[in-house]
Amino acid sequence: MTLTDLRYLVALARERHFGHAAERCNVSQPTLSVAIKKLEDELAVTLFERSAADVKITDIGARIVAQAEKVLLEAGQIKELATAGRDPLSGPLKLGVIYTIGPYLLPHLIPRVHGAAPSMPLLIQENYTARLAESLKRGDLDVIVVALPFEEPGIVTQAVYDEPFRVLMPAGHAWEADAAIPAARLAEAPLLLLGAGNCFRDQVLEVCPLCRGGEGLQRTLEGSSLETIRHMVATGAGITVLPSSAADPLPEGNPLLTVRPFEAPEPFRRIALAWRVTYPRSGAIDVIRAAILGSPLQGVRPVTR
Amino acid sequence: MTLTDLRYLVALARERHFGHAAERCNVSQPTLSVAIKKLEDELAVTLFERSAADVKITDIGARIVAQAEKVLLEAGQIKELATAGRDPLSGPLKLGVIYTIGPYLLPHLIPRVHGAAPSMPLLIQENYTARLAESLKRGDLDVIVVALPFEEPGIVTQAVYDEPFRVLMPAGHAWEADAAIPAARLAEAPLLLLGAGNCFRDQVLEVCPLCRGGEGLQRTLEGSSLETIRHMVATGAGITVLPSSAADPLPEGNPLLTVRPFEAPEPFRRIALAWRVTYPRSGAIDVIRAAILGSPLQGVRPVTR
DNA sequence: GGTTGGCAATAGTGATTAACTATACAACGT
DNA sequence: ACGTTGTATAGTTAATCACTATTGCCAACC
Repeated sequence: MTLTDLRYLVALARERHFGHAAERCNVSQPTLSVAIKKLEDELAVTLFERSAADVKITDIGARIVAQAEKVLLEAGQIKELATAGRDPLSGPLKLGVIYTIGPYLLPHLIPRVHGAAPSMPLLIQENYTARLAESLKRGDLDVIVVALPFEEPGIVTQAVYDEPFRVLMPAGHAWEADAAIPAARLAEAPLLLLGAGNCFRDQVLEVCPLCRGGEGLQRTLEGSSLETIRHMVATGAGITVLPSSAADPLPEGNPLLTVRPFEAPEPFRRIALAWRVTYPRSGAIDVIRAAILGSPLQGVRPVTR
Repeated sequence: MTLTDLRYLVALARERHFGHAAERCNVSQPTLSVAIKKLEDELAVTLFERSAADVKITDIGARIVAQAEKVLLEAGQIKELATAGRDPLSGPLKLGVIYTIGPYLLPHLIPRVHGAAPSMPLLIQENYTARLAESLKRGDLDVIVVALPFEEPGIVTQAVYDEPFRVLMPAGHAWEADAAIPAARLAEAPLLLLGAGNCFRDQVLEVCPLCRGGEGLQRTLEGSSLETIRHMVATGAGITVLPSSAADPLPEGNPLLTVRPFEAPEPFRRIALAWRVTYPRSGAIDVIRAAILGSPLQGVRPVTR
């Protein structure tokens, strides 16, 4: 029993004439005859009474035809679904973002994606890189925004932008006089850091060779989010390092804080998109990338590769 | 897209492993691989993300699988219907009976059919032979009970029983003294006949050669049914001829009527079943025939052929 | 009563498809 | 680097599907 057979069946039920039904199905009369006979043999029931005068459908035949029509209808829905789902910009996209990007990127990203792909709602999760990677590999996420380096088997990455680091200090801090801060000087001050697990924490520690030793860390305090740390800095608890997208937008609005760039070579992080090599909706990823690059993130430099 | 393809599709969706899914479908892994790929090409969507680690279903793939399951379910219903309908004794049987048999046969027939084929309800129509023949050919009826001769293209008949004719007269009638009535004598009395269209009317007229001429009919009156005529006879309006099944059951219960057989050769009518040659439920017809023969119809002789 | 005409069934053939086995290829993990 | 696991591809065979041509069957018609 094939879908073609069922199509022949309903055509014959409608036309009550093998020749006409065959014509309507664009096949020859014997083709349809044989197919119907095959169906009858397979089901072991007589579906039609053939006589010279006309073709009559049997009682059981009528019921089976009705069911066949239902099958064909449902099968047609498959094509409909496929057509509707063919557009990579249709259907929800599960997006993961690390904690140190989400709050600054998403407010810009979401309306842009919605504008570019109105029928692609975003399902967003913020988490640590490691957790995002897990979800991505499991298929719980489709695309993630993370900082490089990021290497996972089966996962491809595409750098999107570079983002310089900034030094954030309380207003009136001694370093306020300097236009740019040398990275090594971070070791001198109580440095507020994110908790373990945040990749940005490690990146900051990379910046200052002196901080890297175990003793250096004795001078640091830990906060749970960049926002928390910013508040702590404002109260004079210490200084910190922020990515420019988190640091630059605020000094105007906050008299308690001062932001300074690093001296060259400016430390920075490279932000990338990552997805499974097998992920088929590359068009959706393009939209995300374009939306990120279109977002007004302070101080970032697009990576044109 | 075939039903087989859809079976492969749902198997893969369940197993998430080409090899296992293929095994479950009793085909080789390449067979299933190719089928899925063919489906994806045909629908122009990616249904699964293949990677070394595992097989992930895409968003659209999941929706299509759900729909495929629905299709397969409905298709399975077709087989169910066929199995249920395979029994010729299941499903209603449309039975036609001529007016001069119905009232005497049906009360016996119906419980017997119901006993032999409980899931075969009878849809019964009483009518003239000509009308029954029309309905039978159109397919509005499946089987009819008629008197022979009955010849129609595409229709086969099977004699079931012979039924002798009886003379019905008012109690105290002059012929009451005779044990049997010669057919020719019918011309002497006012003969009550059914209206035109009833085959039994014509059969009665055949019995008596003298009645056949135009003049003979002047002695007749017409009634609308055998029961009506019987009442008319009881009032002394004339005599009539009845089939034995209509005549024999009653004399005990009705002191106003007398029944006498004909002299040999006893006139009789041959009752038969008729159906379209193409009608597939021969088992149902056998049941009807058996039920008729099992009915206690007075005076009838089964036709064993 | 033979004949004709319409229609479905069958025969026979070719093309397509679906299945197999064997093997290549890709990606991880040791 | 190599082995393992798992999917894709190649190549072949068998089955199926669809075609044309023809037969067979009724019923209708002359």
